[in-house]
Formats: sequence, C-alpha cells, structure tokens
Amino acid sequence: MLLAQVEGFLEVARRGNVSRAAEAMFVTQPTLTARLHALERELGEPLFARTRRGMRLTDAGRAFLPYAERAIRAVRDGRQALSDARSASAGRLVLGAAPAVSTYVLPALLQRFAAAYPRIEVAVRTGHSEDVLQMLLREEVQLAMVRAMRHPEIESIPLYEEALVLVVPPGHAFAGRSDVGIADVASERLIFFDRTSSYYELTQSFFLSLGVTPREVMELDNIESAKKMVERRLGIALLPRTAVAGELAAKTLTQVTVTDAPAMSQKIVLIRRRDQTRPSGTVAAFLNLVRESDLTSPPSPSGGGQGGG
Amino acid sequence: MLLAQVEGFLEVARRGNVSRAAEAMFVTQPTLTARLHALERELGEPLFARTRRGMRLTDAGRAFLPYAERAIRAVRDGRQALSDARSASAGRLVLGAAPAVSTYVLPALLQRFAAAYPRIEVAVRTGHSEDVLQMLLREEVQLAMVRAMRHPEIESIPLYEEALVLVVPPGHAFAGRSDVGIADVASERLIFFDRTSSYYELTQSFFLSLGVTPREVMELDNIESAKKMVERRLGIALLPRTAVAGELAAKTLTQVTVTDAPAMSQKIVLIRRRDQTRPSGTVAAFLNLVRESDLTSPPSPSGGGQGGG
DNA sequence: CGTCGCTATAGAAAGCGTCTATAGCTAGGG
DNA sequence: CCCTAGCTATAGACGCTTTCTATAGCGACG
Repeated sequence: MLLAQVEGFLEVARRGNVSRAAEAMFVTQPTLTARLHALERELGEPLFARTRRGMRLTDAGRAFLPYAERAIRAVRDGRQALSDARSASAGRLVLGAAPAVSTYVLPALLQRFAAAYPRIEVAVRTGHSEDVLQMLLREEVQLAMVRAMRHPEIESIPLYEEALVLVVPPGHAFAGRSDVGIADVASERLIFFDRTSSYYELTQSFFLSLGVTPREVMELDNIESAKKMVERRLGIALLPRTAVAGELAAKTLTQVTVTDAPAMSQKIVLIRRRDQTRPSGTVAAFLNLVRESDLTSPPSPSGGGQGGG
Repeated sequence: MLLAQVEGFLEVARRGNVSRAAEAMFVTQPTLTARLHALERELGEPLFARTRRGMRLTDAGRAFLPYAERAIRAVRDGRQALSDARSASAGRLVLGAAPAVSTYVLPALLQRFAAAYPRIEVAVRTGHSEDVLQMLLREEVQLAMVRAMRHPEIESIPLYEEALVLVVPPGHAFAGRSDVGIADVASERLIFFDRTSSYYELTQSFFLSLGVTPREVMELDNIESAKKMVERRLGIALLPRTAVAGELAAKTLTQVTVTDAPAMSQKIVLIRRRDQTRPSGTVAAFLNLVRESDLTSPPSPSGGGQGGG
C-alpha cells in the first residue's frame, strides 16, 4: 500500500471529483484513478460509488475515512517531529549526571539551555558515575556528565577539572595562614562524604599516598550535609570546588591551600554512546551549548580556576 | 513513501537486526535494507546507527518511532474496520424514519437487530417523510423507512401497507355495530393529528372524496396524544394500525369498520440512495433482517393483516 | 588467522506506477 | 434530436524502482 494511494483517497473523498483532486495533487487523472483502483483492490472493497457527477463515498469508504486520515496525519506529524529535532526547535533530551554535577553545575547550564531552546523537554537522571554509565549503555540517557571513565562503547569530551579544595569554617586556625601542611590537616577532624562515591576513594588514597592516616570523624552521604557540618565547626573537609563556590563567596566557608601536597582534582567529562552518526537535534544543541560554556567558573564569582594534574 | 518501508522500520527497530526482521517479513535482507535506505533518504535523516552487532535507533529514529507505529496502527485498524463492516460484525448504521414508523415499528425491529448484531451501533433520525428524504440525499442517514415517495436519486423497497383504522373508545355507540357508514363517522367528533404530516392530508382528502366534511374537534401534533384523546372519549380518530395495535389488544380502544368506504392505507417503504454499489455491511445486515421480518403483524398479536388498495 | 554474523552493494529481471491519448457515459443546451 | 461538456475508465508505451541472487566488506571472536 502506497501512502500516495491513501492521500489520493482522502483528496478525492474531500472533493468528490477525481480530476480536481488529481490537479491538486499534481498528477494526471488516470494516475489518480489507478491509485484508487489499487487501493480498492487491496482493501477488497469499493471505496467510492462512481456517479455521473463524480465520486461519492460508499459505506465502506466512509468507514475507512477516519483511519486514512489518522494514518496520514501520523506520518505528517512524524516528518514534522524529525524536522523539529533536526533544527533542535523541539524534542526531548535525557541527561545523566553525577551527583556533584547534577547539583552544582547542571542548574546554570540547563537554565541557559532552556532559554536557548524553550521547546526542548529536558530530563535529568542523577547517579554515581558508574551507574550513569550503565544508563547510557542501556540508552536510558542520551548524554551524561560524569567523571572521566573508559569504556569501549562510549566516547567522551573533556568538560572541566573539578578541584577538591580544603574548606574550613571562618575563624578556623587555618584561615589566613599560608603555610598549612598536610601534617596539619591530618591532625584535624575530617569530614568525608558518601563512601560509595568516587570522591571518597579519591580523598582516601590521597591521604594514604602522603603517608597520612586521616582521623575520620564523620561521613555523610551527601555534599550538602558535609558543608553544613563544616560550617557548624565539626571538622574540615575536602570538597569539590563547584560545590562550595557559593559558600566561599558568601564567606560562610573559607578555602585553605595545603602547601606540601599536590592539587587534587577529578576530570569531569561528557560521555556519549559511540555511534558513527553525528549527534543530532537536541543532543547537538546541548553539545554546542556546552562547548561555548566555560564550566570552570561557576555562576558566583569566587576564586579563579584551580586545575592541576 | 511505502507503508512497507514504515513497517520495515518498525520491525528492524524492534529486532535490532535487518536479517531477522527481513525473515519475519518474508523478504530478503537486501530488500529490507533498501527499504530502510529509501525511507531514510525520504526523511532526510538516518534512522539507524549501523553497528557490528546490528541496527540501533538514532535519536531521529527514536523520535520517528511513535509516529510510525501510529500510522501503521491506523491502517491496520482501518483494514479491520472494513472487514468488520463487510461481515457486519461491527460498525454504525444510521436510519431515518417517519414518526409513526420510528415509534411503533422500529423498536421491535431494532430489538431483533441489536440481538443479531450486537456490535453494530445504531442511530435513528426521526422526521416527516419529506425531511427524512432530504437527510438521505444529504447522506445523513443510510436508509430510511418512510411513506412511498419518488425521487430520481433513490430506490425503494416496499415494506408494508399501513392501514388507517377508525378507533373509538370502548362502549362507544359504534362499538359492536357492523353497519357504521361514512355518514355516521362524519357526524362524530373527529380527532386529527399533526397537520404537517402526510396522514393529515391523506385523511382529509379521504373524507372530501366521499363528499363528507369532517367536523374537526381537535388536532394534536403527535399520535400518542390523539390516542389519549380518544380514550378519554373526546372523539374518534383514524389512526395508523401499527400505532393502536397495543390499545386494541388491551381493549382500551376499539376498532370499527366503515362499511361504505374503501380501506385506507399508506405504503411504507425502505428507501436508499441509488448507487451502483450493492448494499454493504451494516446496511446489508439491516436489509436482510427487514426482508425476513413480517412487518404487517406487530409484536402484540391483535388483528391480522389489514392491507388494502 | 580463518570463520561467523552482520549490513551494503552489484546487476539483472520483473513489476508497477505514470504518462498521453482516447473511449464511454450521462446531463443539459441549442 | 443531436451535440457538447464534464466526468471516469481504459489502452499502450515508457521508465523507474523494487525485488531477487550473489557477493563484497567489515569487525568480533575463538
């Protein structure tokens, strides 16, 4: 069955006249007649009663009419959806993100995205980087912003380096000092977050590599709580810089530089399933936005970039 | 665009594998590959990412998928609707009927019809025969049961002759007499109904042809009211036999035969637009039912057939 | 390193849709 | 009473396109 046949059926049904319908469809009248015959043959039933005055729908034709309209409309809408997607003027984008990204980086990004592409519907799925990777592989998300990972079926685009910075409450002994060493840190009460997160592992191995055994006082399962703990002077913490940018600016937390330890950071990347197809529509739109964004400087202007190997 | 292309797209999307999909659709793999290419070319966008493991939908493909399903479903449902209509197992039937038919003949008929074809939806439009004819010409109804009429665009099937019978209240002077003449009737108070109906005209010309000027006492716009009037002894009336069958059986009205006047009746026919197509589906089902029904004897067994020239 | 499993391509044959031209039919006008 | 206008159906030729079989190309896997 040709879609052209169904369209011909609709046009003739509307006009009651093959010749006019043919003209409107830019084909000759015999062509359209043949289409109708073919359709009637395939459906096994005459759809029109041929009269001296033109074509009139039979009961069968009248019964088929709404379905034909529905089919044609579906195809037309499908074309429109593709064209919308192509121009990224509409559609749906499902993003995965690690918790720190989802909470501290995505909001600003999505705000700009929504402004640029108001008719794109966005959904975010948050999870630890490994879980988000699985979502991507299962095609539950189209793009994901996670820490750098390797997998044969994904390709990644570097986004930014997220530094882990040591934060202390205002008025803490470390505040204002420029000679805080790793040994000083080790003797402080430390607050960790989310034992299942890669940050935890990263922080632990950092201390161990320096021969320091941290005296853990508390472990929270999310960054926000950890920040609150430091603010309440229950300890000090190594936290993602993007997560404390606001507090540093508001001076409810103070950043301290450790002199005798390397800067610690984690690479954040945008990952995507490896296709041979180039990113299309909503995905391409988001990629463009990301490319022209400077993710190393969060919305509130606190400290400058602090990247490091 | 071929529907086969869209179906191929769906099948491959489901299976993620051209070869299997081709097998399932009883075509060769190159054929299906070609269909997909043609569809992608027409839509201007790759719908699949070709991988070593098979075919995976692209974002565009995923966007198009629901529309493709909708279109295929519409066509499938349309085929089903036609097949239902062919076997009259489902569908819709719109009937027109004159008031007397609609009220006194159709209910029994429709009861049997609904029992025989439970999935056919029936609608009735009631109006005077002339108006119903117009409905038929405008294709607002598919069939109509009205008094016999002529029109170049319709064909009719005789249904029955509806006699007009003289009814009087029980205990009336005429009741039991076998020698009531037209002169006797003329001296009685007569109740007419619906001046705009053909019955009114028929009745009037009947009296006039016999040189009798009826002494009208009352005109109601519907038969039910006229019957009630006779029952309340406000006069006597000439009413369609089908309309008083129940009252005659219940003996709340009595039929009187006029000896010196011809029997009066009206031909009731079933009319249909003149097509070259033979009646299909629901229409054919109704015609069959009507053909095997004896419409001259209403449900309640009162008097026998009373036809006459 | 060969084989397997997948899709893409090549080339031939058949089928089908499309065109122009014309037939067949009826209604309406001269 | 014929002739024309307006409709759809048919005929025949042309060309595209779909379809087939056979084969290439290309990674993955053992």
